[in-house]
Amino acid sequence: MARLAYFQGWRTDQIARLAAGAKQYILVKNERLIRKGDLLDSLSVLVSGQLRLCIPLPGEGERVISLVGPGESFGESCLILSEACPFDAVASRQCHMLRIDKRSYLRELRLDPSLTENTLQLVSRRLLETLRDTGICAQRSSVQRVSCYLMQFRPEPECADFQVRLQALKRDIAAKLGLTQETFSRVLGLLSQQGVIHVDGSLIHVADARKLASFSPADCR
Amino acid sequence: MARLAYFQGWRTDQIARLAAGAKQYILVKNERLIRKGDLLDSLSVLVSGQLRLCIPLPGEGERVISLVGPGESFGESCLILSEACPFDAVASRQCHMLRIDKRSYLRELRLDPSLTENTLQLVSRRLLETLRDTGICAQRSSVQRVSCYLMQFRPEPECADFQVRLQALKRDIAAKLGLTQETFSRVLGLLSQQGVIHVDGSLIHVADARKLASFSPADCR
DNA sequence: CGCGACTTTGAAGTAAATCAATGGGCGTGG
DNA sequence: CCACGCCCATTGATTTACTTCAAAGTCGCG
Repeated sequence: MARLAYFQGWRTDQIARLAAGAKQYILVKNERLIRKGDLLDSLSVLVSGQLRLCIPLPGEGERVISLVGPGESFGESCLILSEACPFDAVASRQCHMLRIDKRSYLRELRLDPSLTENTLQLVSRRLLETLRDTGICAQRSSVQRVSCYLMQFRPEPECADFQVRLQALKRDIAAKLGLTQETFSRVLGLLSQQGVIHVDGSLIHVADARKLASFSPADCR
Repeated sequence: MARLAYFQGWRTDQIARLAAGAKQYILVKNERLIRKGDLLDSLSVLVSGQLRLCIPLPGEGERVISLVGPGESFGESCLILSEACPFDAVASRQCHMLRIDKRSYLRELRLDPSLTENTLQLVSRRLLETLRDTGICAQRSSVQRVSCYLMQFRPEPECADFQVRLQALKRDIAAKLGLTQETFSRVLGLLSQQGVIHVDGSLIHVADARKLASFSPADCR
């Protein structure tokens, strides 16, 4: 546990106590760990694999809120407020999970102000990420959304040329952008055709970041 | 200051120290307090009036993220992380504001763990609100979005009949739902026509909550 | 080598944006 | 007290971009 990114900043005795109320388990691909509206009794930390947090839409389909990778967690805000979970959590592939008892988690938090501080930063970061995603999805056209999405991976402003490795299926990326996979695919095709990007599977080479930026609002980083 | 909702849970000496680094001022209607990308050097608390937090879209238009009312604040997460503000803040009408120096704010937070805890709850609540809004905006049709929006004001599950006072201009509500004001107006007209709601200016009477719910996913509360 | 999952491509349909003009309410000023 | 003007909301006509449905194409893996 101590090796997981999530527990950087925790003392070993704290981790040890958490471990007492922790369980490990495996999720098979497409297994649904949490349903929207569930009351959580534990914090989930991902050891390996990937899962998506998403909002189910009426009649097949979903909107992806977040893609969770190894060392990341989710559910803090629900535990802190004892509120129902506002999203589904689904394994995008086989996952190795850690489930930490709510009571133990909240107790450690209460006992050590510096952990509360860390968590405050974590939740703040997540809020800002969510707001950024909102900004992307609010873009009117599909080209603008994809452009914004890619531009956020630009390593530094004014960098003209960079690569992006899509960290999930295109289907899921599309659902995160509020698009269908068909539309996403077409946009990538269009941008390729114009020579702005080159697509090779899940690897996207942004060849002309200036031009790509011209499709999206100035304030996209 | 001590009367403001925001400072419930603060001790008088803490408030007094904050007051030392605080300024009051007035915003006229449509005045833009913050632009997306600004670095904040203070926490803003609203004494009276209303302002909207929104993301500017290319070529006129914006997406409203949040409507801030008296006693509410914004900007905590940016201050905590020293990140650029991801939204504009615009006065929807004349506002009486309080601006609290960043350094003083963070110092009080650091000195009193219970304040950190309060703030953690505040930011968590805001994250969950934002996710709920994301869920609403992710709905495919305009009727579903409006239905979800109205349903969240249902005082209790299974309540068949209730009223909603729109707390902002319909234009701004529409922008919060990711719709144009025209579409929003049309949807309200449609629902009125079907006898599901009655609209009287900014007062909306939901006459048949069951039927309204049938337009939106089951998990909308 | 063949199957299943993911993606791409094509054609058609539709819902919402856009453009434009009218209508209504409120405050201001005559 | 009435009249004008402004802002907001509504209504209508048109356009367009995205979704949807369908099928073919790729890729990786057993």
